[in-house]
Amino acid sequence: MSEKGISLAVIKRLPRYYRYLGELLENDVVRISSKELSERMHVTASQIRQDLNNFGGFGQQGYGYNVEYLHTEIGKILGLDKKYSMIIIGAGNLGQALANYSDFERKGFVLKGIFDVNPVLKGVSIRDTPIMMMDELEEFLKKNSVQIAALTIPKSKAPQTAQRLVKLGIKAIWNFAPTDLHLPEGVVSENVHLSESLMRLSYSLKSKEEDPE
Amino acid sequence: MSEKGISLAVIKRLPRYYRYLGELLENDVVRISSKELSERMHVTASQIRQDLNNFGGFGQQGYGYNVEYLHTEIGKILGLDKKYSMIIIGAGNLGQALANYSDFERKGFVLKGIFDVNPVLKGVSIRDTPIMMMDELEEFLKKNSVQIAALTIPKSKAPQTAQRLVKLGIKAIWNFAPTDLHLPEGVVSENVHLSESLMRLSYSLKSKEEDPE
DNA sequence: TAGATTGTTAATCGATTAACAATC
DNA sequence: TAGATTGTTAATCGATTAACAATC
Repeated sequence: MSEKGISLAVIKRLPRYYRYLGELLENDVVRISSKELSERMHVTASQIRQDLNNFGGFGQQGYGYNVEYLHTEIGKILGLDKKYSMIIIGAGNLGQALANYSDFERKGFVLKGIFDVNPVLKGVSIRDTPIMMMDELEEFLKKNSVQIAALTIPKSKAPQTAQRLVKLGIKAIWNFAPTDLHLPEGVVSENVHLSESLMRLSYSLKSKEEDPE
Repeated sequence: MSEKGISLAVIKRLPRYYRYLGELLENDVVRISSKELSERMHVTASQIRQDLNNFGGFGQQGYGYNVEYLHTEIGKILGLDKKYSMIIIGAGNLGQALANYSDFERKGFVLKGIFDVNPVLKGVSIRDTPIMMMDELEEFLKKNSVQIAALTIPKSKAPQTAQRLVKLGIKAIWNFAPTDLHLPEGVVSENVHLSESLMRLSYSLKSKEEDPE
């Protein structure tokens, strides 16, 4: 299943499809048509069919889509059928918040360790995952195969820490620091820039105030 | 300054421009051309000029853009010249993380209160902002003018809480619950769906593994 | 079979890039 | 003035929507 040249716009929508299908599944909905799903999600049915057909024909004419099957298949496309190991760098509030999301584990992201520089946190555990000191990182990653690192540290330390992680074999960085990381080929990243998100909210709010339609 | 019909794609890029210009400003860079900025940001110069000209001509032929001026102007477009009051609903790790970001205050988002249902947190303060109980919400919002609410509560309680907030006059919801809120006209929202972000990272990682180019 | 709905091609729409005249 | 770089129009590219034949 090698899907090449899928547009970023499509990829960005997949997790949302996955979420809606998961909810349908919880509500014991067995089948759904692109039309019905499009109404729930406020997108066009055409877009749903077009998006899905990038990856294969998951539906059946005259019937629609089997919810459970489609959910599983989108999961596979997103790599949720695999288990990935993850560490969190930075055990502040945000790092601890991530560590407490048991939902990630259910999607195949297994938390292996949390690292921080603050000696007060040494030995503390969050949901059975121990907080270690940053100087233990090299040893830990030599002993444990880890693919993903969540970076929840200050901006000033982010680039050098990212480099250090890449050197130790980390292949994916989930970056919460408000900066763009410059990573070598073969290492992927995804940014969560909260302050940019808040600014977009601010823009929308300001626009509504000025021109409430 | 009523900018109508600006495309969402442009809006999404504005905070990133703002961030880069802020960094240039910190480094005492006085002027920058679209070409130079485009190289730093890995976008086309054409796109930068096109984006900015949606809002007005901020540059000068033969010179480029004055960094400080452009930074200020984009700030105004995003509404960062105004002060907005914010509350946080949900004082878990994520809510506390947001409460600790002093950076938001500097952008004009003033934290007025934090609310939770857990009585253990009653009276606790985070950076001088008190945690109150959810049943105090009505009274608090009658006494205080608040525009923005950050929702860091479980998905199951998000829709009803959003409705409650809207009824109390909240105009913007920064939603961290993994669900889409259905809000009335005039109320805006911005989603931060961490698990969707992680799934996109997973997709990229999986793709790289299968086809490392 | 008839009805429904997909998969897919073609048409439209919008966003990005290129080009260049205007002008500092 | 000459050089640089914007603001803006025109060209290209890509993404979305519409339409419909295929088929369950």
